[in-house]
Amino acid sequence: MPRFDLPSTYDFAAVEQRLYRWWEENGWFKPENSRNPAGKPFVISIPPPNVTGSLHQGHALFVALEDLMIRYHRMRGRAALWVPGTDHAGIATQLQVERKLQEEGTSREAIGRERFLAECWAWKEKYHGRIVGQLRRLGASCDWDRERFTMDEGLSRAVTEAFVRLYRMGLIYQGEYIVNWSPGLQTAVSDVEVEYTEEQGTLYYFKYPIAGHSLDEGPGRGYIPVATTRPETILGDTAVAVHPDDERYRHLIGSTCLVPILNRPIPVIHDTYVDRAFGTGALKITPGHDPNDFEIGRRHGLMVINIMNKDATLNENAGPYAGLDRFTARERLWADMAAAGLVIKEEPYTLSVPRAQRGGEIIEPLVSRQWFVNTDAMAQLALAAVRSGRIKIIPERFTKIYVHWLENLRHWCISRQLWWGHRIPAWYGPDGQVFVARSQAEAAALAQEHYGQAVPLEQDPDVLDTWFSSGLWPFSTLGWPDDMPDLRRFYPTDVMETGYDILFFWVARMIMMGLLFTNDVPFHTVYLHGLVRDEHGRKMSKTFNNVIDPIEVMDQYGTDALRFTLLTGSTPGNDLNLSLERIRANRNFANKIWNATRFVLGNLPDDFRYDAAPDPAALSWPDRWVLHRLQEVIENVTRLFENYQFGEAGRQSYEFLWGDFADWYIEACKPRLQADQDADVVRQTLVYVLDQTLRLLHPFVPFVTEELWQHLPHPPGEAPALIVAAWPEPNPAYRHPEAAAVFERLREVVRAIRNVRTEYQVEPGRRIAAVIAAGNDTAAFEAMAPILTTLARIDPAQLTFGPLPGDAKGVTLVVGEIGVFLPLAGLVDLEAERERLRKQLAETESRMAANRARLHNPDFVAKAPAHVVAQAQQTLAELEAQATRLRERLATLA
RNA sequence: GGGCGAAUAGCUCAGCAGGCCAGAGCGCCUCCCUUACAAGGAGGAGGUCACAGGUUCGAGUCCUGUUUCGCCCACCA
Repeated sequence: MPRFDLPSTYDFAAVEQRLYRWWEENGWFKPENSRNPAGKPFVISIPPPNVTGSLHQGHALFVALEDLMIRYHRMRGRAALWVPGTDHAGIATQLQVERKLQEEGTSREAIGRERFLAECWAWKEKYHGRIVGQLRRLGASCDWDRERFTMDEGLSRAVTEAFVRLYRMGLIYQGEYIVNWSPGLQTAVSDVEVEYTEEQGTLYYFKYPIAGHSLDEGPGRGYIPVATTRPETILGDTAVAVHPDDERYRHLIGSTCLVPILNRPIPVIHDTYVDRAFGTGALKITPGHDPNDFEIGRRHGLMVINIMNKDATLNENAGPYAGLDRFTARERLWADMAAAGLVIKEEPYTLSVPRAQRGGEIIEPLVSRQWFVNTDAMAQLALAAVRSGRIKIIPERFTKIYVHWLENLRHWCISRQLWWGHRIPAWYGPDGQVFVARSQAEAAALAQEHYGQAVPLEQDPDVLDTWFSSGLWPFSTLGWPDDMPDLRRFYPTDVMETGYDILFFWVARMIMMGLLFTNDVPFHTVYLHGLVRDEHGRKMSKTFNNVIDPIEVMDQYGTDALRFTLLTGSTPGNDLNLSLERIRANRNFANKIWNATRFVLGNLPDDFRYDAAPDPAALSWPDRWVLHRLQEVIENVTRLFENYQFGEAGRQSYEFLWGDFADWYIEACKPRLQADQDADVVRQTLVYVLDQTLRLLHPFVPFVTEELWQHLPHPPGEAPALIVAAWPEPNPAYRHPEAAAVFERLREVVRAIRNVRTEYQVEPGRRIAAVIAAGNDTAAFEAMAPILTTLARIDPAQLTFGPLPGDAKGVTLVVGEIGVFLPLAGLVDLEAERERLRKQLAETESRMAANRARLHNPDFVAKAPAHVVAQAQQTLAELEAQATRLRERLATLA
């Protein structure tokens, strides 16, 4: 085995790339090479990153979490499979490519569909390589041989198959409906792609003239007062609605109004949808440009007038305003209405403006022909799966949000007027007849059957919503619709880990599509993480200049530091504030692991052979203590992993490695090794505990742990690498609660002595004398004398065990029933010493009183669990012993 | 308008089996380059766990209400 040849600081840059390549070359990311290849699988489908940009902290977080789960289950012996891949990200990618074309002085329209798609593929090739490289950099242990892309051949086939099946089930239909139109993107978008922002706007009040009357006759006779936030839509009005019970207007129901400027006659109708208290209590109805009005229009059989072109300029239906942009038209029309005496007033008004999730342009609701998925039945399936517990959402509170969304789900608009994406598999005959088919040939055959002869067909120009293909991801990546071995073996997957922000976009749709197409849930657990923000909780953005680039962080502090920070800083479903300070602190943690290992390795003789775990019969107090603590940590960490409380699992491992193993166990080993006192057991325990701890830490900080584990000696037959080594199991033989308690008391005594040394400003190097009255622990403390003298800097020649001297000048420390006397002659002021002891006594007595009160309470004794009562009794006894000692000492000093 | 989350040390946060004196990192104070580590070690200061009630033998933890901040959903022109 290599010995003590490690540099004194951990150089992650020299390790990470080499280890990653080594793991991958050995095939350890593949489920076929797990310790138990035929065993139960554990599967995660990666949330496929877009091929548009580069890595951000959101990616880093999901990789850290998913790799953590994969590595944990791999070590636990599951056939772990993490399926990687990337998403074509329709709109996002198309926008990027268009921007690039614009910079080159050309455009999508100028180069045409074919060339544009070639540009998109070139873009994809470039950015795919980059993003995948970055995922590797994060240590993602995915099976790259199974990598997929949403537009690769197989997945495209899956998309077509899904579309055709849905269509033939009658769940996909084409229709003229009001949709969210993005004039900038020139496409329809679905409801979830619209974001509403509060903005300052204006509420415009005006007069709707009544046919056959004069405006002078006033409200309710000459005109109906109406308020709107979008005056230009007046040009598309096809009715004015009032509430049927509204005394102000009910007599007007059935009469006719005239659209301002255009003078087009429209009816006055009644509908209970109208809120009498809002605005003027009368509502203009524009079925062509408002979703609510569209519904009302349907109820009343109103005409739909479309006044807008696809680029948000007004069309010929807008009369004199045709050709104007929507906002220009708004101003013109309003000015003209003012001139015509139709304007009442303008009021400032806060409105909620619909904007495109991509691009941020104001969405115009307008009527157009689109493809929709009828999600009614699928939503019921998806609801049942979660309600029944077949799918569990973590944290649980998102269940309610999920349920509410599905219960109110409207049909899903899936067609996009883009070029980059899956082309809709629908072809049109010369008369517009539609043929949905898996291929042009199949469509041609259908058409021939329909028309009785071969006819030219034209494919639908639209592509599918990018989330349509994402919805198939967990099974399409495993080979669906074919009956592939991977699909049989690895589906359903286990955990879907992703951000809560795409619960609706993606998770709900995967569940719906999965249940419909595979008759099974796509995964049994949904783990939702939050957003990564800056250290003060602000969103990371270039304008704030607060973006923490994961690549730069990894360059500076290493991958492990970043991963550990993300993992211990996050709790399920909650946002996480990331700070460089914390990453730096965790870089130091990696270094701590490194140096603790250096110490262990440096103390192993060249001929050291590590055959098995240390013999429980040969252990001394510190060994029993550290092994006992290790058992607790193994149990806690494992339990926390199973409960998805990864952050706490990481923190406990950290605390153990640093606070217990390094700070106390290693320090306690030094004098024993130096004195060659049970050195064999010490070495074995050091190696064993370190080995076990590296295993616990590996899912969090895979690189430094693997590197060090390779340097540790192992028994014959051990796994070739930590990544495929076994997860620790608690060993009852190492349970030593009593022995552990003895060492804990020794720690307290050492701390008390160190404390008083600082308080009295004893020079750090000076060895002092001490008398220790250790009661029942005397034998143990005598055995640990070298540890005590080293850690507390006591002169071994001047350490005695026995009763405290009656009247000597010095400091007395009382730790439970243990007393320590330090003859710090010349340093101690007698009065100050009395004061210190009195203060401690007062504190002790007050705690005694609290404990007595509890124990005297019959309800407590009767109802509290036995171990809690026993604990209270023991605490009280210790406090009493402490108080007795304190009083004795005070009496001596009096 | 509905729903959800957060409120704990100067800052950022843990504390999700209700049970010893409430923890961490960073920052701050004192001291130390002791042969694993100064990216370190030792000691220390600092908290009415937002507020008010309630349940319980016992509440930072469970329940109700209030306040402040944040988020999500919703068709009020």
